[in-house]
Amino acid sequence: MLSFTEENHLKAIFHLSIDEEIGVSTNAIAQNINTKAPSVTDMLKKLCDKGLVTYKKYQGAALTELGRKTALNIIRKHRLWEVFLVEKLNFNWSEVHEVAEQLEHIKSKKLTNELDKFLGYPTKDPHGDPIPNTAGFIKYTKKLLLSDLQIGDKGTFVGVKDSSSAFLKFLDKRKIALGSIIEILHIE
Amino acid sequence: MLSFTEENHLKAIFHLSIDEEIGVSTNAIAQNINTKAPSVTDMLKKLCDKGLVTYKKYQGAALTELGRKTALNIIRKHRLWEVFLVEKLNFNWSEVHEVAEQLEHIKSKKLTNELDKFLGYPTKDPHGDPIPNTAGFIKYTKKLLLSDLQIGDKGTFVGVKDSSSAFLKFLDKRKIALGSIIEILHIE
DNA sequence: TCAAATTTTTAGACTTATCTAAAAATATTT
DNA sequence: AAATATTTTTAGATAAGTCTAAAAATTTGA
Repeated sequence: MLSFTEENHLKAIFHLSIDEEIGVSTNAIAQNINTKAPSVTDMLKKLCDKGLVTYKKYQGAALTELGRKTALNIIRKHRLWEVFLVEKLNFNWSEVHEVAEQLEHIKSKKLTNELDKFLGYPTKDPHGDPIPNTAGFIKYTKKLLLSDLQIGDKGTFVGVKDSSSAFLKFLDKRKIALGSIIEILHIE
Repeated sequence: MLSFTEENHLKAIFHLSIDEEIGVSTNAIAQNINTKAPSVTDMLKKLCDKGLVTYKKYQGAALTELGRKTALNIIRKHRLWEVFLVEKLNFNWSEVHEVAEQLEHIKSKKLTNELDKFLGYPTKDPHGDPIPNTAGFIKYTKKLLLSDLQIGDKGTFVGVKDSSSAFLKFLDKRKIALGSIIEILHIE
């Protein structure tokens, strides 16, 4: 049974290794989960012993297949809870993270799978990020910037990178909200 | 911010002090939360320092008003989650406890109150135990044994004390299920 | 009431997760 | 390529929670 701290390290390594060829650095992990480098070094040794991470001194860390599965399961739970909070409990998009950080550590396979069913097997969380399935399979969807699209392109609006009020007003004026299916008709 | 361990001690003291005049004994607490007496002694000192418990060496412990409110808030969360698990996620009555033991420690007032609203402000958990409100007020309902009722008595069937299969069959045969409103017509 | 049994506390050890400061290794830059 | 800067690890300390064994206090009961 993994501790919260162990789970948080796995999650951090997962997020930091998106298209990274080399190992994730100790400092990067420390920064990501708000701790200090020596704590991370200790944890990497432990996770290595447990077969969740490959780690060699001064070379950074990477997830093993088991570690990856484990990380994806935590992310699955995090994102399912986010959907629950927004869709059923009137949370805002921006309030969910802190609570989901707690809920993601609840250990019960039945809970996760029943929650998934209850929510109608959602494929994306409220931020537009994909929800991994039980097997740890994740369906990536390319996220493109509105500004990079061409006339004729179609897609679903899943999030904002630029949250300036000017841009949010721009979206509002055109009735573009989260989940809107959009097609580029002309470029302004 | 209280740790899980601190919260579990408060809950244990609460449950063990139902109509207890004297302080709750160290051993009773230890047994209740599956730990050893010396650990409990240490924790009682700490909770006493924090103003959640009154404790004098060799005299057992009792909750202060603050401790009681805190314990009731944890129990509120526990019971709301139990309702959620049974009513929305197809858990059996008997499976909910372990998961609710985890969920009760999630810290978010908004989460608890929105969950309460989402569930339609239930007053009892699936075991028939009352759910405290935000203020820590709990509406006790006397629970009577079926065998102590008289002809003409009315009530709601909220749980079983005797879970022998013979008794469960007895209930089944008469279509008495959890939540059934019953009236004693004759005594067998 | 006082000796025996029980309960509770103290003392000391161990584990996990943290940190700071200093040493070691790696990277950078001139 | 040598000196400097950065990163990472080691060493050692601290805090929380746990345990066992032994000492102290309380309770029981003869």
